[in-house]
Amino acid sequence: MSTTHTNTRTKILQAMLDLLFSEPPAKTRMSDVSTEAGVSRQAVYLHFKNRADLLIAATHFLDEKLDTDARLAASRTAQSGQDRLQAFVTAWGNYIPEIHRIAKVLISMSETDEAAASAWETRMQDMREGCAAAIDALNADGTLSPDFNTEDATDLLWTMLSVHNWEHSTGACGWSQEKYLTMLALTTQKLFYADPVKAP
Amino acid sequence: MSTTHTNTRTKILQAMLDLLFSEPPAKTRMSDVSTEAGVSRQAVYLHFKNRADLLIAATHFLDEKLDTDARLAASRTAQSGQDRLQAFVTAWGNYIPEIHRIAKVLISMSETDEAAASAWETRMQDMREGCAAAIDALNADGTLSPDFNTEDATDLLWTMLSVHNWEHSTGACGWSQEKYLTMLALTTQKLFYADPVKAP
DNA sequence: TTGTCAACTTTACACAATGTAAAGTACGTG
DNA sequence: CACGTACTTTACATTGTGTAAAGTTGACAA
Repeated sequence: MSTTHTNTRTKILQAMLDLLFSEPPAKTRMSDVSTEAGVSRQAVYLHFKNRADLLIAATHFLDEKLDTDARLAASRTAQSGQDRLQAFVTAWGNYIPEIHRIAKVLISMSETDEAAASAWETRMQDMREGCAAAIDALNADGTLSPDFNTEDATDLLWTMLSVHNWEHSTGACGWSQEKYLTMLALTTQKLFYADPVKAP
Repeated sequence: MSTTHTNTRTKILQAMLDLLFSEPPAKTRMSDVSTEAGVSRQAVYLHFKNRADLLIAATHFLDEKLDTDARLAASRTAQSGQDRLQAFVTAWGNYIPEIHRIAKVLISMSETDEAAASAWETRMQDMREGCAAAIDALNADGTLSPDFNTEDATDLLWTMLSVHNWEHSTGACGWSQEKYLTMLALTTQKLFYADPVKAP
């Protein structure tokens, strides 16, 4: 009964993630997913309205597995505004590679599917909250650069931390994940700190 | 003969651009383009191998109309490295909104089409050349921040000037084109100048 | 034991968009 | 007038999404 129902649904979601994160990247057509899950293609439509619906569900499914909220919340415990900004930047920067593949498909699907667009938009707004909190903490400490007000600084940080920028940095620029994080730390300091730290 | 041939080809390319840049955004299926051009759908396939081929041709067609090379070359005449960087950033920043729509489709198509990916990749590499030239000019003046070597600074500037970042800034952040340019000028100064200028 | 229900399978089809194929038309030029 | 080029028209193959409906299976209840 309900257990079986849930199992099949989970099997499909897991199959979607397996395909999305497989190396080399695999196609994720409805038939690919159903085959991977060991069910019929039609069974997928019993659980998910359409491809966008399945993808959005897979996104939430991955969130649970990664315990997304907890990871990002950790940055809120930092003492100083500067520590908090760096903790947030590092947490998010390390989170991106884990969601990158599914984010890419969701973004791509957003061009044609309203629900997918809305799902991604929500995530981005949540993410902006995190940026705002970090910038506000900096501002509260009086360590935010006078060159920016909090709104502009938030938007700028938000832009810098985009999935596309991670992709460009680690892809086109050929930076390692470590280098990406180092550069992110350096640039956020130079941009947002009232008194930027010099690189060693 | 050849004149007619060229005219039809041009009509198709112009139709593609008209649709791409129309407000509100229109679909650009092969049939939409042919209808807009006033020719049969099959006529399009007489001139272009496939959709990707048409789109790449439309990109070059737009380049000619915008006199792309000349516009970006202008930044090379600046005297100081700082002026040169700002001239380049402004030129490119003003160029993006004019190519944005077609760039977006080309990027999207790059996911599935090898030729489209290659065409976009070439453009991006050309663009990186411009970034490198600007950073090199700064470095030659001794005004490049010691926090970066020229390679890293080039990659960072390259990332900052991406089409995606323009899109995010003017879209999600809701910045005007003027504000986008202002913030770009400010951030590039703060990041790359050995002795950053303070904002007014 | 039989009946019923839900979950799943199987088969079939509609639809949209790309791309191929080939016969037909029309017009300018030798 | 004959010919070739450019274009049109019609038709069809292909791929992937999504809908529809009949058939199967197995657990559970009366």
